[in-house]
Parts: sequence; structure tokens; C-alpha cells
Amino acid sequence: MTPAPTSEHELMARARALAGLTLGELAAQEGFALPADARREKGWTGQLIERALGADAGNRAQPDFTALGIELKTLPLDRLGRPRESTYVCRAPSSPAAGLRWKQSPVWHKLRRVLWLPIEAAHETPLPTRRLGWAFLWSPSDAEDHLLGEDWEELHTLLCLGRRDEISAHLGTLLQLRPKGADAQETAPGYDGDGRASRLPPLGFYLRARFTRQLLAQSNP
DNA sequence: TACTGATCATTC
DNA sequence: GAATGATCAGTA
Repeated sequence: MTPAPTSEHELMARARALAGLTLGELAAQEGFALPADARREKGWTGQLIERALGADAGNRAQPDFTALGIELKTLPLDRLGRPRESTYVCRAPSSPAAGLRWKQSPVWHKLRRVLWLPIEAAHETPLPTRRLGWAFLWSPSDAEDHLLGEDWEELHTLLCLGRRDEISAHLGTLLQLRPKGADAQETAPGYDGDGRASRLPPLGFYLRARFTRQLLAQSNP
């Protein structure tokens, strides 16, 4: 087990030392078994890299590197080097607090400092031969923070009003709300549009691929 | 090809 | 059950 990094510098050095390795090579180093069916172990890559870098948050609702306040996200790229999938941020509250502000929200805290670890040609390469790319650290610029905050306010307001029927993944320019659960049958307690208790499928906040494409482009000028 | 809605594994 | 880690798969 890799110990947790004690500084941002140490974390970045570790992350960049991974560049060029294949997932199979890293798994062998870490004593991580390759999944028999990659379609059924969607979180495998993220968990392997957490282990290799010494993430210490487990599955608690805290940044992966607790002492540094840094969140780790893998960023699967296509063969053109562009993110294709959205990035999960965190779950949306089933009973949101009406007075909550953007800078108090779990989304804001999660995105405060993110270590992005690109996975090259993730959609075209079998999992064991996918290569790790050049990691980069990101914090939202003032402009990005503003736009994220606007999206969050819009979505949070709909959640607070219980207007679930108006919520879809179409809303939001950088952020979106989409289902986040085992399946469409999963439910969590919440409130409907009339304020009555009901059970609804859980949602999660995601960053659109459009946005992570921008972040990647900014990171290698 | 991009996007949305659905889904899979694991841990506490 | 609710959080973590995400990608799959159908369709526009």
C-alpha cells in the first residue's frame, strides 16, 4: 500500500511517473487483478490509480487525498486525445437545503482542486494495454467558478422546489444532473413538487465532456 | 459522433 | 442504503 503523499509536489511527481505505463503494468506493480469483464468493473481504473498514488479517503465523502484536499479523477480519452464521457462529481441531495449557496455546496468543494489523470485511447484499447497520460492539476478559474455556480444554482433550485419532472440532463452548460444509482428502480426518500414525501431515483452531478475537453486543452498549451 | 438515461462493482 | 469508483448502450 502506497503511503499518502505529504505534499502536492510529491503527489504530482508520483502521478507523472505513471505517464506511459499501461494499466496492465501498473496493475502488476500494485498486485491488482485485471478484471475478467471490464464492462462489469467500471470503477477499476480509478481504484487502481487511487491505490498507486496513495489516496487515503476510501469511499468516504472526502477528497481522495485528505491531507492535501485534492480530488483524483481519471479522464478517459479517445484516440484523438479528447474526453468523450462526462465526469461524475457527487450525488445530488435527495432533500436539498433551500438556503445552501454555491460555495457551500459539495460540488464546489469537490472541484476546488482536482488531479486529472488522462487515460489514452481508452475507448479503442483493451484495458490492460491502455496507457496513462500526463497528469495535471486544476482549480476552477474565476470565470469557470462563475459558470459552474450558475449551473449549480439552476439545478439546485429545481431540486429544492421538487420539480423533478423538469430536471433532465439537457440542463446546464458545464454541469448536469443525471441518474446515479444501481438502476432506474433504485429510490431515495425525497419530496415531490407539492412538498409531500415520496421516493425518487437518485441523481448525481456530472461535468460535461465538452468542459473537460477544455480543461485538457488548457493544460497543454 | 454526441448525448442522455441506465447500469455495474465495492465499501462502510 | 448511501457513498465511492465510473462506463455502457440506445438513440437523436
